[in-house]
Amino acid sequence: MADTAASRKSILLERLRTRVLTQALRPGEDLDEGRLSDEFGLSRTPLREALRELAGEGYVELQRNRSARVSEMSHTTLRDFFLAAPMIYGAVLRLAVSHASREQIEALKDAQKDFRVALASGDVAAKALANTRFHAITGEMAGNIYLRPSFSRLLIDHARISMTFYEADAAEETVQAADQHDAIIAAIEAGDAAAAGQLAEDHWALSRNRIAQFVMPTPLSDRLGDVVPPARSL
Amino acid sequence: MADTAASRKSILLERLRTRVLTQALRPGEDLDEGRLSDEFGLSRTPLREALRELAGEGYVELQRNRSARVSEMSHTTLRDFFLAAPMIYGAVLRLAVSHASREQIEALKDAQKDFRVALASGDVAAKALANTRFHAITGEMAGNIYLRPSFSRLLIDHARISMTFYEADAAEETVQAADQHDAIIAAIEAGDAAAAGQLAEDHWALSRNRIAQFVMPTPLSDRLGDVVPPARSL
DNA sequence: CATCCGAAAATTGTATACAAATTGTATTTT
DNA sequence: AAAATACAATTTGTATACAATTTTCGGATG
Repeated sequence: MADTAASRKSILLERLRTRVLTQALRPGEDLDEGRLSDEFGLSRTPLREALRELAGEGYVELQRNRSARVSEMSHTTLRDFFLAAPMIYGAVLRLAVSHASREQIEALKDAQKDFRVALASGDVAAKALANTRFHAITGEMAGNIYLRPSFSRLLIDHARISMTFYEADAAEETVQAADQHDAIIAAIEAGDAAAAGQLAEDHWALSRNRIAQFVMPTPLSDRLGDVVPPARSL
Repeated sequence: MADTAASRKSILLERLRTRVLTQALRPGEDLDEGRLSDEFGLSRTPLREALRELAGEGYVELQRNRSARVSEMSHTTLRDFFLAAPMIYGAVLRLAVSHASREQIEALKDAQKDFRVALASGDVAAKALANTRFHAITGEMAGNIYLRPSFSRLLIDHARISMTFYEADAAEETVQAADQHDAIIAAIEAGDAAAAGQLAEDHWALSRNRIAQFVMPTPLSDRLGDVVPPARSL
C-alpha cells in the first residue's frame, strides 16, 4: 500500500480504535493533537477530522477548546451496559439470523477461528479484539441502521470492560464463551431465530456473572467462616 | 451573541440539522463544501469538521473523495424503523420514568406546549421539530449512553418520515398523538414505568398505522367494488 | 503562607494555499 | 453517430500560517 496521506489517516483511525478497545489509551485520557499528528505523519487538519469521526463512533469525546478525550467509563457504565446489552444484542442476533449472507457467515467463522487462536495465546488484548470482531460481524448481518450505532457503542465498552476484568484468568468461562460462539454460528446457519435469541441471553449472562464475580467477590470474612451483614442496596 | 467563527459554526450545525429533519435538504442530496462555507461565512476547515460531527449523529454520510450527502432513506428504511423503534423507544421511556429530574419534566412540559402550538399552526415542519424535541428530552431523561445513539438516529428519521407522510392532513391522529404526550408526561411524573411502556407501544402503533394507511391506501378498485387478488408477500 | 493577578507558553480553532482526485467537455477514433 | 480519450474545470483532501483560547507559572499582595 502506498504511503499516502490517505493511507496514514486510515492507519491512524484503525490504531486509535484498537488502542481504545484494548485500553492502551485509558478512558478519560487526553489526546494531544500535536503529538498524534507527529506520530502518524499527518498535519493537524486531517487529524482533527479523524478525531471527529472517532467521536461519532463513540471512541472519544469532544469539548470546545479542550483536547479530545477517550470516552469515559463512569461508575454507572456497568449498570447502563447490562441494562441495554441484552436487549440490543438479542435483537441484533435475531435479525442476523434472517439477514445473514453466505459471505458474512464465512467471515463469522473466520473471526471465530481467530478468537480460538487468541484464547490459546492467552493474549488478553487479542482475545478482546477478536471477540469484538466476531460480534461486529453479527451486527453487520443484522443490517438495521437504527440498531447499529448503539450496538457499536456497546461493543466498544464490552471490549474495554473485558480488558479490565479479564485480567484475572478465567479459562473456563472464556472457553464457554467460545462454545457459545459456535452455537451462534450454528443457529445462524440453521436460520433458527429462537435459538439465536436464547444464545444472546446466555452469552450476556455469562459476561454479567463473570463481571459480577469480579466486582463483588466473595468477602474474605465469608471465606473465613465469619458472619457478615447482608449487602445493602446502593 | 457575538458573531464569532465559533458561533457561526454552532448556527451552521443547528441549521443543517433542522434542514435535514424538515427535508429542506432531501435524503441523498449533495452538500457542496464551497457553497456551504460561503453561506455561513466559514472557511472549509471548520465546515468539514462540522460535517463529520453531523455524520456521527447520523444526519449525513461521508465517502472518500466525494461530497457529503444527506443520509439516505431507502425502501427498507420503514421496515427497519418499525422493527427497531418500539423496542428502543419502549426502553427509553421506561428508563425515563425512573431517571427523570424535576428540570427535565419541566422541559418536557414546555416542549409539549410548543407541540400543541405547532399543531394549531398547521405548520408541518414546526410540528415535526417540536415532536422531535419532545422525544429527545425523554431520551435525555433515560440517560443511558448505550441507547442514546440509536434513539437519536430514530428521531432523525421519524421526523423525516413525518415530513413525508404528514403532508396529507390528519388532524385526528395528531391530536391523538398530543394526548398521548400528555399521558406520557403524567406517567413520568407518577413514576409509573408500566404505563410508560404501554404508552410507548401505543404511540408508535399510531405512527405505524398512519404511515401504513398512506403507503398502502385502499385501492381504487376496492372503492369501485371490484374484486382484487390478495396482496402477496414481498 | 495562601491567594490573586498577569504575562508567557502551550494548545485548540480557523483561514488560506496548495495537492490530489473527480467530473465535465471537447476532440479524436472507430 | 457512438465510444474512447485527453485535457480543463471543479471539488475534495492536506499542509501550513495565523488567531483565539486555555493553561502554566512567576511575582505581587493581603
